[in-house]
Amino acid sequence: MEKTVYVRPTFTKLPSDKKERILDVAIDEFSRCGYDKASINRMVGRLGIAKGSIFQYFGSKKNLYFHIFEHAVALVKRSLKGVKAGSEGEDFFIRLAMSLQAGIYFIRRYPRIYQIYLKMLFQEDFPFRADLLKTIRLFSIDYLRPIIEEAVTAGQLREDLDPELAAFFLDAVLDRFLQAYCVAYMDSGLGLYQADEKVIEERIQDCIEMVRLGMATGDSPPGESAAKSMEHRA
Amino acid sequence: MEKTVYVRPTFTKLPSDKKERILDVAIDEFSRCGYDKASINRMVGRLGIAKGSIFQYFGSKKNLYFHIFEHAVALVKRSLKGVKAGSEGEDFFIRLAMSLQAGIYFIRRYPRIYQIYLKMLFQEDFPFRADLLKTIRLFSIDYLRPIIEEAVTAGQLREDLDPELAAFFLDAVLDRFLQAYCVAYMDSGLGLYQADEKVIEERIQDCIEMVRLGMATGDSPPGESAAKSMEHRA
DNA sequence: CCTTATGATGACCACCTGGTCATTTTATTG
DNA sequence: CAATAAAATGACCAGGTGGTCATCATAAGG
Repeated sequence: MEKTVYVRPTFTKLPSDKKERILDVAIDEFSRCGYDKASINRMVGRLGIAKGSIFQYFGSKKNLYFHIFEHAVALVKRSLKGVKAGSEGEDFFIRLAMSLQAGIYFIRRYPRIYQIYLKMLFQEDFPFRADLLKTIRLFSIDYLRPIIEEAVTAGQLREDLDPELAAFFLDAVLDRFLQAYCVAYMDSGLGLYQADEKVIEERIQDCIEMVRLGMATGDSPPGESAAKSMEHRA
Repeated sequence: MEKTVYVRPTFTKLPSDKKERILDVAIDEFSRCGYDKASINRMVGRLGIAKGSIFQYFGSKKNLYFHIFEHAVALVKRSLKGVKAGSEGEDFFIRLAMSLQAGIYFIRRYPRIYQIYLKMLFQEDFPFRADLLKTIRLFSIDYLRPIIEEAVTAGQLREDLDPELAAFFLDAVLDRFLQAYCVAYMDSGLGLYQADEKVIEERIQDCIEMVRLGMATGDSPPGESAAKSMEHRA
């Protein structure tokens, strides 16, 4: 997926402001409608250029989409690299919170990129969806796992923790957090949808705390609860 | 959404085997292609009936979809009711495991239903998606929350646990588990995709255990770790 | 200034979509 | 059996799609 070029020289030679305008409109269309319902006619209508030009630039709708996707992946990678470097040496749960916060920042800056990702997630019939997903899902494998393993050796996480399971688990929670932030009705009434900075920050802390400590009462394994008489509050 | 009828008497009067065949093909088409790409032409082709008949039965593509969706929601509700009743009185984490296991069973029995749900999840432009999602997302609100609250009063969960947060959290993990089971590349290398009963059962236990105990070492709150010298193994 | 190469254009193509409806077939009733 | 009601049919419609390409405009080079 890396080496392939989805763009023709005719497009490359274009003045960069025109290139940006074209990509901007295309990203907007794809993020709003998803791949299938996105319309080239509508794009060229908004751009005020001829339909043929788009095909001269990209060859096909698919190539246009892939070019944008590649661009998006590059942005994500850069963002992740930034957080990883910027949180080096910190406590694991701090790093986690920073990663989640960075996800929110990313979505705030590039709202339409995440939409494009979500819209293709479950369209299996999608051409090359497997490749695209593999590329994007490096998150949990390339990003989270090393951090987890470091934290285990640093004694911040249980010694017997299964890194793969932990990566899956965190990926689930973090991804859903982002989904809840930018898609309605995914927040189980937590009020995450398009929430402002303050709320997000609090909820991130709450979530991370839950990841840290789990849900069970402090003392009791599976069996009967011995915490009945513990009536301390606050 | 409950009272509305998406089906015309002409369809109701049909012999039930024909009705089932039609719904079966329609469910298949929708689950494979999603709403937009699903083709009425293809359905009637496979069914060997006239296109007009479908519109005589349902009036529109949307109605056909809604009828199926309603059917699906009923199935889910029934399944949930079953687990809830069948796990009454059990320990919270047992109930959790049973719920997740029931989700897997459900997907095994009705693989295409879950696909239909996934395919509409992030298509915001979808007509009435809000209503459909509200109906389906009752899971975390109507199903999980009462169970959580019971468990808090029973002393199985932290006293200071925020039920809304817990519901969100569990919904995230459980839903992702199901997604990983039936969609490729969502399992972060855990091997959940179309895994067999044995693997699933183990992984459910692992996940629930992680929900129970969290990830941190047993003793240390945020600050420095005091577990460095604890070199017990296994 | 003319020639040649390159880019922009939009009419046009085949194809497919959801939906309609006059017509025919089948079932019901007197 | 005839008359009527109900259901099945598929040709047909308008509208949209991604994609093509002959034609025209512009730029480059001699």
